Amino acid sequence: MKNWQLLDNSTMTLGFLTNRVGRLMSIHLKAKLDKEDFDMPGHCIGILADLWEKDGIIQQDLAISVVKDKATIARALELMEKQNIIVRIKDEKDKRNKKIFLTHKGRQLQHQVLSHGDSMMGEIDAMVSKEEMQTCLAVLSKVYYNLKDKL
Amino acid sequence: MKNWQLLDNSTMTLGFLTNRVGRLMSIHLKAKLDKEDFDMPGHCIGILADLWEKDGIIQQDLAISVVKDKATIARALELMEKQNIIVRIKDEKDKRNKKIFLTHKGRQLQHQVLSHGDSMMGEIDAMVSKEEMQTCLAVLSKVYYNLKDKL
DNA sequence: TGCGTTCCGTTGCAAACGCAACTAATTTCT
DNA sequence: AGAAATTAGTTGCGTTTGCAACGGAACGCA
Repeated sequence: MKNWQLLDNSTMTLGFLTNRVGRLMSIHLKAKLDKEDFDMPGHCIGILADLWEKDGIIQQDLAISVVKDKATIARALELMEKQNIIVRIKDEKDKRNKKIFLTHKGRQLQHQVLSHGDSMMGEIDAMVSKEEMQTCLAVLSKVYYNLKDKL
Repeated sequence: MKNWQLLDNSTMTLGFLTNRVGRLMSIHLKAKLDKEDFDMPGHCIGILADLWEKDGIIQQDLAISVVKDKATIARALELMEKQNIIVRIKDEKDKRNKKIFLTHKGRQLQHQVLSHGDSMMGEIDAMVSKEEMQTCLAVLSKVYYNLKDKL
């Protein structure tokens, strides 16, 4: 339980914890979605998270934001386009770019995914206060934006 | 920057953030280790983190702790044994189990990895107070142990 | 204008992963 | 004690991933 405290290096601890918690939350979310018919591979959800905020983003920016290789993103988007979740439109201003837009179906998935997040939330904030969670998210955000810029 | 706040569901945000921060920290750590000669694949470091605390653990418990499939763990350990980082010793009390022990070389790697964590730490706690980091780690620990039990 | 550089997206390939099926060892139940 | 159920570890297979190499498009500077 507090074995983590034995590691005096909190950055190292943060690294291991975020990796494990990230995998755990993905597993739990996927399990909830599998109970319904959710016709999309789980590894695409991270991409959707970005599109829900900024529609029209290009693949390269998506790769940086999601922290995955641009090839991985390209293949995931190819899959999502086949399933009519997104469309890829060539930018006529700069023909190197492809802008990504959600379809109606893609926007509908947001409600479905977020509702499952709510149910997981219920289990979690029984043990963590709102202020603590807020602080945790703030710290993670700072680390996220800082390390992302240093790539 | 505060686009994350737009998502009113903080659990969902926590899920995406932990995944991304986890990947970012792995990438940065790996980059630092690559500059030296670190003769071990990066995906094994998460396993080492556990062994530094509890030597003699069996593979199955390692899989639960690291949040990876037991087959994945088995293959990683096979690799680590070939590189003389760990040894796998059959438990004579319960012959189904194999206990994992660090070799001298395995324990040496700890210092090397932790020192790089320190340097990453320097960059991070310039922007996050000790109390905030402590709160963040406490929240992640609670989520970790809670979700792990529900698998 | 032209050449070199940089940037975005795609493809090939090998590494890492999870799932399912299997073997062997132990525990549980009758 | 013996059969059934459970548990740990291994192996096969398809999926997901990152890295490197490539091609087309845009930019910079002479």
